[in-house]
Amino acid sequence: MANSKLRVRFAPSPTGQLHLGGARTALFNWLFAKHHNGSFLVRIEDTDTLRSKDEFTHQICQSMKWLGLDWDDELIFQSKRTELYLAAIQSLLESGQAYRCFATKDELDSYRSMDGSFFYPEIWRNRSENDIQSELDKNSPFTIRLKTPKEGIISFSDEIYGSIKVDNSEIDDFIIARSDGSPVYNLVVVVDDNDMKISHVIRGEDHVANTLKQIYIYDALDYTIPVFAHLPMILGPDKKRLSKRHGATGVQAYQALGFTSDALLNHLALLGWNPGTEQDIFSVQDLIKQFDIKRVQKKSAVFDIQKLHWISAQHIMALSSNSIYDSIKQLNPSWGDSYDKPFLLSVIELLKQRSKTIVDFIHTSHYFFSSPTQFDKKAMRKSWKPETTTSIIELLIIELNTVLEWNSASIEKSIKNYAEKNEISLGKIIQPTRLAISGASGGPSLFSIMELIGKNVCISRLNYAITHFPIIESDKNGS
RNA sequence: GGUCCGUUCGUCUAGUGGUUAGGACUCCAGGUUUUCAUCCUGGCAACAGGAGUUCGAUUCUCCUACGGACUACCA
Repeated sequence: MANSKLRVRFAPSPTGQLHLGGARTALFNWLFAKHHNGSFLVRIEDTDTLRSKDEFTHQICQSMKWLGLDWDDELIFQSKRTELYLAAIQSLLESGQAYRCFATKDELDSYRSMDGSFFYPEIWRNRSENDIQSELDKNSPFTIRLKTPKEGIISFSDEIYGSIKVDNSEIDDFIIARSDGSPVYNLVVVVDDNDMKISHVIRGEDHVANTLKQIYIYDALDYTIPVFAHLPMILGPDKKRLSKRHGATGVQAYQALGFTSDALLNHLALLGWNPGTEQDIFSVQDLIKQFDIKRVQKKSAVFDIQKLHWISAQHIMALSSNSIYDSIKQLNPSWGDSYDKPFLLSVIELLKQRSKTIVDFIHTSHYFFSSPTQFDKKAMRKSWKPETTTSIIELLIIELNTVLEWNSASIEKSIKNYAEKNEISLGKIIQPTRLAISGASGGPSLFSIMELIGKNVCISRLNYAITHFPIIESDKNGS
């Protein structure tokens, strides 16, 4: 039965594109919601007017759609909800749980450098009405700070980390409204999560300190405190938090690299979570069915591109040629343009087992569409001996010309017959033929390639090789 | 500096008061294959260190070390 009360949200700030860490946070929220039949909302945290950009909001949404992380309801923009925050701040001020602080930034800096502490010296925490009024009369700018408790401890129970406790004295009277009156992150988040009736706040581990502060606000505003779950970080190979320094970190980059969204999701899910079985390839449905926030790791995980490649290859092998076709076309609409779909599906079928990404199909399929222009030099030197190979291939062409029904079985039969008849080892025929036809030393079954590209094309490529290969070879020697 | 969090093969991880500490990726060696890839078989490789509790600790406790996060009128 639907659990209509369970509501989670993903709250990116549009100051950059969706990166891997954000994508995983979104994924875990989404999986949690789907698993429990709850709601998954997206809120754009654009209160930093300087750094927030619409184009990033757009990019983030695009990436989420590509990943298939669909959200419920309309997008919520914090920048459009200012009255809500201002009302909360006002009530905090009126109830005496927040106060005006007229200290300037420079003033605070000098305090901090004086005693080397990082704390707010509480200079305006307990001022007389007169002091405050006189600054107000002077029109002095002020921030608004939360009057936080200083005795005892604050604690909460995290779904992943367990109980987290900190001394109240450790936490500053932090700012909830800037001197221009605008509300600050910690306040805004609490007001929104409350207003949106968020039941579970699932976010990165970098937020645990914020959670403590936010709990003060929940208490001061008399809101119900949601359940918190903090996700471990995703690290780069240097064990530092994943960032631009590590190169491709945006979801879009992985899309461009040719990973399918399911493969990326699979890998992201395994970064910090596993079902306790030995399964490592998951469909999205598998993930939804098996996801359990209690099994999320406490330890941060290093992102491993090699494993992603392997997972991707596994997904591709399991995919239908038709859906691979769609993915290729999405990435490169002009791929195999002048060929009909059944032909392209056959190409995909042949390449499927040796492709780790969608771009691999694009990169390794040229010779199905046009004659190779590049030939593997090393392979040529190894398998094309002008003295013997040329005549072998000449005779092979004659042999192939007699093949009436052009399919891989008959081609194979014909070539094997020819080899046997003339006591030539198969390799001496097949390797140069493969090189002439595909330009490479490896690839799918030669007979299948030949069937697909057709008799005439095969023979013309072989003819080209006979006349050009020795020259190419001597060119190479000469240079 | 302070606070919080973490520490099992290089990486992702399973796991238990008594196990030959399991799997996956990578890498290496074989096999299969016309080639490449797949696939199969095998191999390398880990409980950060020190105390304590205990008959027995990788597992429980404490300390140390190391790593990370946070410590803004950013979010």
